[in-house]
Amino acid sequence: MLETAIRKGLRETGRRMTRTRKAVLALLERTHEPLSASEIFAQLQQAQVAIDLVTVYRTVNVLKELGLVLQLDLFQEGQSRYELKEGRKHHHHIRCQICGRIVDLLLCPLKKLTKLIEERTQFVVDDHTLEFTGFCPKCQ
Amino acid sequence: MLETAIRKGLRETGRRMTRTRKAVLALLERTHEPLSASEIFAQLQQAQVAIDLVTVYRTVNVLKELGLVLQLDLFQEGQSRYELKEGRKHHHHIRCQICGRIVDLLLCPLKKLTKLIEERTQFVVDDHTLEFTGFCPKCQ
DNA sequence: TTCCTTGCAAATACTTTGCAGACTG
DNA sequence: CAGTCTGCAAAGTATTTGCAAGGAA
Repeated sequence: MLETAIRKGLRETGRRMTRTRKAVLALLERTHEPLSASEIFAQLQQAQVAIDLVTVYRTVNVLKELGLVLQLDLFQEGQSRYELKEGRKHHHHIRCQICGRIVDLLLCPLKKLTKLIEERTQFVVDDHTLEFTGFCPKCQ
Repeated sequence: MLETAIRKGLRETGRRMTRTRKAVLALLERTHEPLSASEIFAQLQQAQVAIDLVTVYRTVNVLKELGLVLQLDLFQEGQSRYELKEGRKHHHHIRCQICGRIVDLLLCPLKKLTKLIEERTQFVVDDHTLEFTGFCPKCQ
């Protein structure tokens, strides 16, 4: 179960499992799109969970440090989104410019490209972003 | 010459060529890295050009509307960068996590991938970002 | 001389920080 | 009970907006 793995990570870094951390994790666990801090805040409020926006930010940052959550900066959105990493393969996203729906792309064509870039630029490549925007079937 | 093309675009949209627009364009023309608004502001101040940060933002937005400038949101930088589009091929970037240097990658492997994504998701793909981070030769 | 553009101040959006009281282990 | 975590207020950063004065055509 996810919570067990998390308690371990928290304990090892001198942290504690709390009501709010549980709530954020549970929300991310049952949600299938990456959520922004304000969306997490709003959804928890709807679910009658008392939590402050500041605490949401602090929580996602802790979870990111523990390697449990991924932070995404989608194309010209002006805010970050967070999704559970738990056992998921590296992947990318496409977002509809009209309705904002975000769909996972379960592919990444960049392994060969990364090697090519390292050869050409002499950089050591550490990470990459690849995000698409477009129009979803409903909004075309 | 670039300025001629720009005057045309400005005129056609009921706009005017001004001292500040010239200065921003000239700076982008002689700079080989994408610049943020505050960098444009700082460099113009150094060059004895009187300009407000607000005007920088308004100027890059106008140039973006005219299709003369590209706005980039590099990986977790928290600010936008702008570069002249003028006759340049579509390309991507890699940024050094230590010194911040940004290098152009004169390639884009995404034409085939775009088609595949359109088939799989039924989205119409409109645009994409692809940015790398890593460590440049000097900072390794 | 029209009306677009600028600078300044203020507003907005997202995120982080400081601090005292609340809670976990 | 020690030390972490939370909520509230406030600050910080990037960007946008309102408005009166200045400037281009």
